[in-house]
Amino acid sequence: MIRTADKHSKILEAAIRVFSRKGFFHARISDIAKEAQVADGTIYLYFNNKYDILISLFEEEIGKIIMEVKLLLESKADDNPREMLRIFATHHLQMMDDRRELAEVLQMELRQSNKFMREYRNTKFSEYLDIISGIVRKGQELGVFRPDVLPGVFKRAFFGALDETARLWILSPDHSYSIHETAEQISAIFINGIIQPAAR
Amino acid sequence: MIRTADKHSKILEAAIRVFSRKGFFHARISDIAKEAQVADGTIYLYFNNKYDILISLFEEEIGKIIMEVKLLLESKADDNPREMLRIFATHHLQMMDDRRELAEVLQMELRQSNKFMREYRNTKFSEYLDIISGIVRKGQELGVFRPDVLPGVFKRAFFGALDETARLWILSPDHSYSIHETAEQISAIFINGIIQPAAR
DNA sequence: TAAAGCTGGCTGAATGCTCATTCATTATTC
DNA sequence: GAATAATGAATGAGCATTCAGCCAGCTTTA
Repeated sequence: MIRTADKHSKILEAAIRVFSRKGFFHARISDIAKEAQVADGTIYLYFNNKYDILISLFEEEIGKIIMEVKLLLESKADDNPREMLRIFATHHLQMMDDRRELAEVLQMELRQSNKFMREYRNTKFSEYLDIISGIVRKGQELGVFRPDVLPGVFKRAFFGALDETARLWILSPDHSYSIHETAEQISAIFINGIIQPAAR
Repeated sequence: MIRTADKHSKILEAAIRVFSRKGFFHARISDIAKEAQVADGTIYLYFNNKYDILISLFEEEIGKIIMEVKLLLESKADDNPREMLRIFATHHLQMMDDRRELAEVLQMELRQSNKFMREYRNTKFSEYLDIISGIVRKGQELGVFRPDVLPGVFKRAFFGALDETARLWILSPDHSYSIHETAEQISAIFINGIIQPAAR
């Protein structure tokens, strides 16, 4: 052992790579151990079981993403809800493209997680979605977004649109459209869809 | 043996229930067999293996959905692309709500399928998405939709929005919004987003 | 008419493989 | 020389898949 080098995150990073390659169910603990250059048993010193690795991974990574995008929104969008949607879209797609392996894991496993881990409520993910509904509410207060759009519906529609688009890239990584072009398209559709006609 | 009663579809229907309850990986062949009132071995007379059940299920069920929605579009939307989007959205959500168990399976497993069944290309699903891009192209030809919207991006965004919304219902079946209200909201956002300003 | 033989669908217990998890042992650190 | 951290072989549970045999109904034979 040369260095202790934070095994916890070393294992999580290895897990992202392995889960993205094989999917959660086909990934063996021994695969993750090998990838993290650690013994099989060591993993159990840091995590309770295989699911716990996946959940920790969600919490930590989505947590980071939330931080990033909140910072970006505060620093660049000075209270302009249209701009905020555009920034959110661009950041989401950019992140999915930069971190392909993480994106695959989130794409594939996030949906399942509620299924087989009944007790796990995925609060970080809800928090991520709530950034969108927050933007909508702000836009409605400022009178630039139509008041009849339900923020709770909009947040899912907007996230779903981005997520499904990102899925295309993951499945066939040679995108025909650029990130900015796509983020632009999607936010344009939604902004035109939600904007107050008077404000146009 | 009283009746031969089409074991193939009896097994598929059982599989939908079991997969929706436990997820593909946790579902045992013996669970499906019991649910279908059939011996474990019988399943292998109709399907090659566990994956084959899932793939057959996708193909057949998505095939039915495609048929339904195409019929509906032909009979009710007489060449009005705005109306077509509204019909597609309503039909999709209605179907996900009527067939909760199927919806769960599609939601949870469709994403994964490309992962662990590398060879399976999921052509039926593409066909379903292409209905949307077809509507967009038609709208652009007729001059009611903006020509700068990319149909290939729009189809994913629209589907993604519907799919993510449906997911909410699956996770917490006591919807706060009605199907029609939601379908209305989503298609309104997208129609406003894609419509040619002149045509407004 | 009845017994005997066939046939193809169906059965479900047995097989064999794949791991997640454990824990006695070993290495490292202070 | 404790105490702490890490190791990895052994355990045992879980389950997809197989296949030898069963059975219902039909055909042939006497």
